[in-house]
Amino acid sequence: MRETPLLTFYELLLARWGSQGWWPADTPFEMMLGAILTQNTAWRNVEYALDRLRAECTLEPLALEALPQEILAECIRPAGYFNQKSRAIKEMATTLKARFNGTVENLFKLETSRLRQELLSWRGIGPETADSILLYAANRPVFVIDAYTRRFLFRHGLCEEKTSYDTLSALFMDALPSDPALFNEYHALIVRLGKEHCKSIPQCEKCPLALMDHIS
DNA sequence: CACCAGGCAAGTA
DNA sequence: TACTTGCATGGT
Repeated sequence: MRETPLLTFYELLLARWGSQGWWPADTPFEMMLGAILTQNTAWRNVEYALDRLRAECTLEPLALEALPQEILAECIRPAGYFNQKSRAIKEMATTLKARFNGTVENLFKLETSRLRQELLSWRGIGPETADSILLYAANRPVFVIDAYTRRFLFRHGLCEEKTSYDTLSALFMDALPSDPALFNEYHALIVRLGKEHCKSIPQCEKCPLALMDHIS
């Protein structure tokens, strides 16, 4: 493991706020739905969408496969981009039915890098959504990079503004023990830190200095 | 009123 | 490969 402050930052964050209880979902499939719905969208709106969808049908692959996309789109409207997201969800359900006997369990029999490739081949699933699913639904040791994480690294001088996704992911993976539970908490803690202390790049009124200055 | 929120795909050069 | 644009709602 390389020498970086990343492990120390994690220990400080965990000591300050404790376990964040991510991901907020009852099943792996529901987690996958949330991962698509929350793309560039506030989590509150995802909760509205999931509640409306739950009122329409059970949150299982075969139930959604059988639900007309127009109905699905109407249910998830509060989460925004509802045409694109309903298409992504429908295709996910169709693929699970056609190639994985309709269960996430069979999908998750794939080895991690194979599973990542598989998810990335699905419409509407890019690097962050794929890695979120790998970590929070399949419990694989993969670090998720999102807008908060980029901000966190940049403000601590650990990356440039345009450093690639895979480079940032490797930064964490090389600096930390390969532990899904640790990656899970760390990412959730970074999001909490970002939500509570900073809103914009590269600086904001609330946190003119590095993010960690607020809790160290 | 403008801006943002746990991104992605498709088009262009 | 590297940029740009469209997608869409609800909160502040």
